[in-house]
Amino acid sequence: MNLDEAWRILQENQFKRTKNREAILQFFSINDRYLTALEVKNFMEDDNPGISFDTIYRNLSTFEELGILEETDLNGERHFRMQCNLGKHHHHFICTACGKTRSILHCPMEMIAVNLPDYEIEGHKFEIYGKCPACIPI
Amino acid sequence: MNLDEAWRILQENQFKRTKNREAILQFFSINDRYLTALEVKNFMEDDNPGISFDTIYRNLSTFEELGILEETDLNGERHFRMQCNLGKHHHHFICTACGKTRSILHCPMEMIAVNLPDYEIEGHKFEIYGKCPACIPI
DNA sequence: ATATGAATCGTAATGATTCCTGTTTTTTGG
DNA sequence: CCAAAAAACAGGAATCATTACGATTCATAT
Repeated sequence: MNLDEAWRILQENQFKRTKNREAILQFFSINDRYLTALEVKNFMEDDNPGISFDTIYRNLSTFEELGILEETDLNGERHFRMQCNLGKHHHHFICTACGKTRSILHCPMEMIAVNLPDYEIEGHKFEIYGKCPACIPI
Repeated sequence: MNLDEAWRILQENQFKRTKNREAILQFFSINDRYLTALEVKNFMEDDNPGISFDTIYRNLSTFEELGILEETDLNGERHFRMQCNLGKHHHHFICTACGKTRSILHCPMEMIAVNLPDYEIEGHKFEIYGKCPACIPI
């Protein structure tokens, strides 16, 4: 997902172009990993010292609903990252040191769903945690 | 995991047999699903109105570390359930209505790990959410 | 039965997230 | 360009889950 695409989606849904949204989207576009609301706030305070969590969470939720951001819970905290535009369903390896992710294209769900007739599947979560090559101590 | 086995593990690790621990373990042994600290507290207050969250969380964490309970985050809240004694690694389908679970024996990790050489895998989470047959409206 | 450390209680503190209200900003149309 | 309406925002209070802490009680080995 790039900035132009994000703004197109926002515009299509009648969301206004504000400084705060520009800052949030810019932050995610230059950080290809899961980020917390606090990290977003710290970044935004450079330009807007009075930014409130209300604004940040409201926009993060909006972006997630529009498919601009992806969200996941890590250690009980909400984390967000720019939506990957792989064009297909996928999962992530998440580095526990630097937070960077690596896409996992293989999804095991079809194989699993076969064994769950009579169940109504609403969703699933598949994440792998560890250290990426750059973060493994020599 | 049954009560005897849980007490054996606790004893082996020099943990004392207290009323609170008995109540907590009993609650999990009769509820085969993921439960929150609050649900545990509500149950325990029948016998012990003054039970504190400190006691509950401390014991839940202890039980988890000893492998007596399994833990997962659902909607940013810690949930616990009695450790399944299937003898082998597995995952869960979790009903979003009643909380009951169904074990998924197939684990996709071996297949995935092959595609992640140079990565140091520490863990993974694979959960499926939906409605179990009993909770699907007719 | 008693000593000792573990476990607990009661409550306060914390941290993430949400809610509320009045104000500001963006957009739109005259 | 200017004004009105709606959306977005700031600031702070409130909430919720969880953790921390000092004082007290309890479990168990001797």
